[in-house]
Amino acid sequence: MLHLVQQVDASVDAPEQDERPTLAELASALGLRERKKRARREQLIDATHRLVERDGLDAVTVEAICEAAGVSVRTFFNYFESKDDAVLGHTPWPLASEAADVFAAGGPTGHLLPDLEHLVTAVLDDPPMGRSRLARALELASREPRLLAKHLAWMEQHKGQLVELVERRLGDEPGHSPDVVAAFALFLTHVTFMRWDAAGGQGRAPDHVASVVRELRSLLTD
Amino acid sequence: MLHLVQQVDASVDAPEQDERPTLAELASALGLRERKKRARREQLIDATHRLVERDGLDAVTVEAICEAAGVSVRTFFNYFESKDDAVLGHTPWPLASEAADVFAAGGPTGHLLPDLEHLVTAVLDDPPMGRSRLARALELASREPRLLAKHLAWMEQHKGQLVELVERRLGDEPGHSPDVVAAFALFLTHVTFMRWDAAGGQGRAPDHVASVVRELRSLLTD
DNA sequence: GACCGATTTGCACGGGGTGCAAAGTTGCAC
DNA sequence: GTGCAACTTTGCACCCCGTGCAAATCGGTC
Repeated sequence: MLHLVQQVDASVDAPEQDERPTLAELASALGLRERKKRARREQLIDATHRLVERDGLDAVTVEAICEAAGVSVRTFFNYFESKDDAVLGHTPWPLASEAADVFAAGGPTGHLLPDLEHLVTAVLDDPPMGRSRLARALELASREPRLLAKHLAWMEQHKGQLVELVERRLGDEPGHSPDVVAAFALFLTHVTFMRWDAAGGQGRAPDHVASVVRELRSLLTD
Repeated sequence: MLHLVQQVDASVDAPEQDERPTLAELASALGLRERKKRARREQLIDATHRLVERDGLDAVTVEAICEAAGVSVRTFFNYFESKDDAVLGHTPWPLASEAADVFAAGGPTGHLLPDLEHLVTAVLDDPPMGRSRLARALELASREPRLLAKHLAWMEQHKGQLVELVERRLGDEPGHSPDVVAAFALFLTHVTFMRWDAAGGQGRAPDHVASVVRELRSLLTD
């Protein structure tokens, strides 16, 4: 089977050191089916990254990616809706998390801005994939306008949920318009992401939240 | 010629009342060639809007649009790079305007935030097409995620120029990081645009800038 | 090993988008 | 108005993206 060869190849080529579980128990507890599925997904993302980095998004065909990953084209589209999605590796956002509930309930500090920072931090701290893969995805996205578009659209897609969350938090007597607060939260997330990427994708993304907020505050109140 | 019939058709169907020049002199000064070109472009945008409004973006084929506009498919792609672009009618941004120079030079008030407001106002006041067409484009964009993505990407594309502009303004001793200021300007533009659209696309878009800034300030400093 | 459900694959197809060269228009000079 | 140069439109061939469908293959289980 070519698959196994390619699989090994991929993990050697781009070792991820930050899979949270790391326990062999979990790996086997998941079952071969699930493990294979995840492996294929990462394998496809890695192959896509490698080729796009080398040749550019438009010069890479899905066929080429599949050839590199040892998978049929049809299978590729079982995993991703489009070629672009394979670069970004987008996954539903964990907006329904514990941190979200805390925020909606008025916590953790009781002040809107710091609590927004906490929320953004929590979201950024729960990345949809390994850091190095994520960094590569953002790296490519900031080069290829079409990818950046997809990324922004993906964030914007969650705006509805975010507005809802803010409305829960603000209650009947807003004082702020939920639209603007939600848009600001997305903005904050985006800028922080870009900062993290510009800093080489090292360390935790949320480390940049505070400095971005500080800059914005001074801009708004100089 | 079917073209002429369709052309009349289009202008009756969607009368634009805010073409700035309006002078017959200018129209003829432009020459038949240029006038025809612009007419076709608007004709295609209008046909696209009509069909997409009725059937949705994905259900409308370029072929159908061209049939409705009385133009060959190949010609469509002489005017727009993609079907999506025909909805949005994007055009290079007038960032190299007088207002931009004033901003870069430190004016008009000498305070960064108000001057940013002026800049955004100037940009929003110089729309790439008639107001009603623009409103329809934004309307559709806020419904179709893919279009919103394109729109955001289009704005993001100008970030480079904007950063440069901010750098000119701030000089050697920034005090603010140009990246964040530029990103903020884009954000402000976007939110204001959405406000304007949500308000029905009536009146001048820049009328909403001040209130958005006020809200953001109170959010950042409560 | 035999069965069920999940996954992969090949195939056919429609639509988006481009390069090219032929045909048609426009602008201009005489 | 004739003729020419520049520009635009068009048809055509072509490649790639993405999907529906049904057959084959694989994983888990008894």
